[in-house]
Amino acid sequence: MSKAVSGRADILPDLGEVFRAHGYEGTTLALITDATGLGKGSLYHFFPGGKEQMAAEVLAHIDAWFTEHIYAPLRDADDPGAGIVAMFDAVDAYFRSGRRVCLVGVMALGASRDSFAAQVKDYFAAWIDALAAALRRRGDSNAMARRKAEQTVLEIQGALVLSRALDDLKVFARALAAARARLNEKEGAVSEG
Amino acid sequence: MSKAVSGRADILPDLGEVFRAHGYEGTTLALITDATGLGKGSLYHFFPGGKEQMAAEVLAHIDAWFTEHIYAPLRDADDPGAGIVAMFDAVDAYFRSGRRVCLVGVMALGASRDSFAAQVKDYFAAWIDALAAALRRRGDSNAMARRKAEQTVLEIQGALVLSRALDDLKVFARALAAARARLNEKEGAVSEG
DNA sequence: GTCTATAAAGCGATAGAC
DNA sequence: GTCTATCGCTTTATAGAC
Repeated sequence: MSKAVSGRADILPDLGEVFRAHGYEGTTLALITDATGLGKGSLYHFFPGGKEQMAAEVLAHIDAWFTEHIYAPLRDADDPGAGIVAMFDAVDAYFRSGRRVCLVGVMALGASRDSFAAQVKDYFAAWIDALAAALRRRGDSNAMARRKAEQTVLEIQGALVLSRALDDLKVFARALAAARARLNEKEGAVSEG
Repeated sequence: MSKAVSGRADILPDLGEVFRAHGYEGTTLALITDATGLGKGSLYHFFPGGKEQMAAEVLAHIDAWFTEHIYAPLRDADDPGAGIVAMFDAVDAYFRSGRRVCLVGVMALGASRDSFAAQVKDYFAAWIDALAAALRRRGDSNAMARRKAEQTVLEIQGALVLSRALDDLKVFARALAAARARLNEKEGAVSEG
């Protein structure tokens, strides 16, 4: 599919879909050309660092999206509960109810993790921090907030894996609904470890 | 590292570690030669179907291991609770407390899933079925058993992703302990979805 | 069964015309 | 900025000697 793009930032979403679908190693310049309509000349003009730079910028783009649409509301919303509700809605929309996979999770599992370890780590650490901050503001202790936040992010990742493995979107829907409900309970929603 | 191997079944574990570490697309015959000590001649003698056959046989080998060490005890142990305890011990040992990644999960996320979709699906479906059977035998309703089983498998996968992303084995340990404890509770351990 | 040699294709990346 | 042509290398896979 070819597409009229003007700036290089415009192609980052398309680029992201290619990496998402094929992984870092599985992504080739030919696939990127197919998805973006840009030849090698243009691609190397925009990204002199080649494939590695493309992936790094895609990860940065994703991180910026999550910061704006998920982490910031979790931290800054007047009502922390509203930030949490907004997070689940945004997660469901972003991952298309389980149709879309988490590129950062894919990178974390693959060998490419070594090259992007810092970005992968920061993404998940920031997510857990932001969610824990909201839970703390809502009344949880520091330790309890962190435990619940870690468990919630973990479940979202597991839901994406299992939903795709079983080819069953209902798995993702159930897991997201369960995590949402659990965060609305008052006590000990996440068992001791 | 070279290694004296006689039969082709002997190299499946080494082969599995290569796929685990590099993913399907990232695995090359050169890497396999390094890990097994076998040249292309031997590799194609054992696996005429090449890389795809190697991956398929590795997945079958993993499935056989889980069937014997995890699914069978869950289904057949006199005490279903003992089968569940044994499952968590085996999972912790198999994934080396989070150091090792789940190859089937890696395959599920990647583009290679298309080629191995049936094997990936069967692995997770069998796991959930076996765990649900144990929970049912222990007194849970059919629906509750299935919900808890799905949630538990999902959390193990999520723990592997997050533990590796954060490069923190304690994440895996906490998640496994929490899932273990939750299955020992009597009521509503998994929230409604 | 294992080796070396090699084929044929695809890879990331570069150069230079326009 | 985009194109074509091309380099140098790696890839999967095969052939044939031993």
